[in-house]
Amino acid sequence: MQFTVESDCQGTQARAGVLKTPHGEIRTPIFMPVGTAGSVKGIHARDLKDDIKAQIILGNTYHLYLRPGLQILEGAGGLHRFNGWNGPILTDSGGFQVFSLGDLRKLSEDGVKFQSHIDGSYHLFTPENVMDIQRVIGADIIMAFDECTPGDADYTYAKKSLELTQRWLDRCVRRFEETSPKYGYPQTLFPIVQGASFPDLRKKAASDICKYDAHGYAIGGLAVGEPEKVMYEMIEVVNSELPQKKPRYLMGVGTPVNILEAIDRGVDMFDCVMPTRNGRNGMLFTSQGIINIRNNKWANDHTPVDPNGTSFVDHHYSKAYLRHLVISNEMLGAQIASQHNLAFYLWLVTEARNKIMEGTFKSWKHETIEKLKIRL
RNA sequence: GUGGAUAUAGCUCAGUUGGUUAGAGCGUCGGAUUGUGGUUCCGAAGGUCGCCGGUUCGAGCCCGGUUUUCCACC
Repeated sequence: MQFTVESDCQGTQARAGVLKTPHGEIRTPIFMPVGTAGSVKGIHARDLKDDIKAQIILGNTYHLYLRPGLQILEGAGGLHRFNGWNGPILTDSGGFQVFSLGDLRKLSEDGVKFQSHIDGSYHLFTPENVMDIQRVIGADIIMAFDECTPGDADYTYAKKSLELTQRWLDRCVRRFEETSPKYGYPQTLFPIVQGASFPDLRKKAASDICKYDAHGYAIGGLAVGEPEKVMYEMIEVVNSELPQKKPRYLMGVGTPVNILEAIDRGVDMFDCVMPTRNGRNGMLFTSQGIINIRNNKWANDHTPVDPNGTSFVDHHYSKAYLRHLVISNEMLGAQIASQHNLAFYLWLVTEARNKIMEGTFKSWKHETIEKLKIRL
């Protein structure tokens, strides 16, 4: 895996780069659609590639392990073959589920015992078997097993949690190095910086993590309840420590505005469920502002979903029709909204990349953010 | 025409032996959602309880009349 920074931009930490993976090149900054259970909900691989222009998608270790399970994934020859997406894939380790499934897991030094949300059965996830599982899934980029610390954690807990994540990282790296990829192409492991909302913890975590010569580094445990200002501050602290020449992945973030602000602070990679989840609930992100398509005011608006949009759905369907579908809980409504939002997110990061290369990112960011905040 | 039933929020309906500011679901309006336990969650607006009169300290509820709709019979 190789990362090249192609262009810096004056007055900002933003950079444009290219990340080479076994399944293709990724031009950064990039947004990665989330496909937790091996599917970006409601979106075909063809639309993901040709219409949305996704360059890499996510999968999730915890969810894929529970369903369909390792035997089937290995039988298929890995997730790429199984789900028909032959571009790059990144898998999250299940660390976020340590946070989001707080009531269904027990944390210990060894790992996390989850109670399956599907059938109630118990499963122990350790740094070691999480590496093994991700070998079976076969993602190009795999993530270290961490504890995603809640945003409101106090200092004592945050420090303890960070130290656990750091010990787990050692174990992840050791196991990763002891094992080999299963499908004839290399995988790479990204460590994750934690430290909650405390600059000193974040700074130390970022600096400590540099001892691993990874192909990329992730910033985790943000957008989990802390104020946005704090999130931006943490990104700045961490990125001041992380190596310039490696990609930086801000996990789980965020709104279009969050993404532009983080790009400005030197982040290269993003993922978030927002375009798909919020899309399913009727929220559309556009270059002109945010639309709640459920609102009655669109009932008779027969203009295109997004006249400035890059997706097929933006021009082929009207707002009135999309509203009807979403309100009627027709599955096509969720599909169109997801496809629109993902295409918009990909447009946003591609445009950011172009502006970085042109050297006009900063002013473009300011103008764009003003529009993105508007509620139509 | 006779008999019976019915009438409560935009819609479909609850509402105890009469007892404080009459509820629900859906719809409407607004908000939330950040490494996906989400056909999700939260909030708001909206009713002179068909109308008129009576009984009662007090009526959505009891009584009389009237109107509406439905059913049965002639």
